[in-house]
Amino acid sequence: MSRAPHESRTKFLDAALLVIRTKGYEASTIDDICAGAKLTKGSFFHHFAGKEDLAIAAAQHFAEMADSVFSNAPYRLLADPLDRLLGYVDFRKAILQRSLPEYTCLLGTMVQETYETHPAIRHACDTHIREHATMLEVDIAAARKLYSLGAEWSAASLAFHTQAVIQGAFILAKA
Amino acid sequence: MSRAPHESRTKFLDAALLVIRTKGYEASTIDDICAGAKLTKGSFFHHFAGKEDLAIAAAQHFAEMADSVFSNAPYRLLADPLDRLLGYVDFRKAILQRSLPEYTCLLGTMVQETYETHPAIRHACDTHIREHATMLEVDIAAARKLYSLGAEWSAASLAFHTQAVIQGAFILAKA
DNA sequence: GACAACATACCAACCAGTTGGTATTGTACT
DNA sequence: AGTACAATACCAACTGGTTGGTATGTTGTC
Repeated sequence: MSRAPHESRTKFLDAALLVIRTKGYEASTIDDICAGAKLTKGSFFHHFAGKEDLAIAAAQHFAEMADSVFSNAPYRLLADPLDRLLGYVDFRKAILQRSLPEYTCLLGTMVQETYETHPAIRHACDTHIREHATMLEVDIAAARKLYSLGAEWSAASLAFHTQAVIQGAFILAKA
Repeated sequence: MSRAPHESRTKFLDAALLVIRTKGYEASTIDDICAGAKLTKGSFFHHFAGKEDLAIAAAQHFAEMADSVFSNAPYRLLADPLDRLLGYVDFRKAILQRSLPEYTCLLGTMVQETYETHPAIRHACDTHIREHATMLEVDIAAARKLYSLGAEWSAASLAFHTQAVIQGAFILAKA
């Protein structure tokens, strides 16, 4: 948790994002990521304790990037919470124009492979997915209050459902 | 495509289902699967050309098992197609009582890791997911005709949406 | 010169796939 | 039925290449 996130460290994380999102966690070798970052293993092990450490750091890096992208998206400025929700969906649709490894979710990809074998990674993915869902949940709760909708569903459950649809869509897109 | 699917071959496939669904494709070693099937590598390479061949065979094996489970489920006997659809959802909910590697979808798990690196596996997963979706699509189309619903959505798109929700739910469950 | 940042060379463990051989089963002929 | 032969099913030991990780530098900067 150093205050100055060194440039090389960021290079490793960016490379990890790309490689892991295309090949998955286990198939991604440290050498792959070094090659992607155009640095060597010596440097890698200077910045990270090991592969698992990198994965957790990459998960956080991904979450921070995603958070900043969605926080700064134009739709965020809309006053009505329902408009913000619809804006969220439209925004996600717009992102889909890019290539698969660019819009795919690192967290969903990694947790599939590691949920049993690497509890620490699983936990990190879980935390960050929840964070993102909470962002949605706030708007959903506000929209429901504003339009005084019935209570057949909870804001939290709809937020999770939204995430499920997105994650599932990524899988179908890959297939 | 031998006429007699030898018992040992089935043992390997069953072991592969369990191991791959818990650890993912890349992390599953051939030795793991041999241990699970209580057979040796020699036998393995007698029945399969290699790891990729096993994966494709396992995908088909999984699809066949799933197909038989859903085809023989009691809800299939319902006359109304809408009832069958609701029955499908209830049936899926019932399956969720079991442990994660028992209800998780092998196809979704594998395609995540292999969509770029192993086109043959990707293709097999794609085919079998589509097959399953088609089963749903038939009922959806029939239900829509019976209740003469509007055309804002197509039967195929709703079928795919259903699969997306299910696949996504598996990911969230793992996290 | 001390320390962070990076590089090179290396190692032990592991893993997909091979080899060479042994049971087991089927089958053809007498 | 019983023997000879062949194909199938299976096994234990090995191999060559890969991978995560380490040991040992070298360079730049305060």
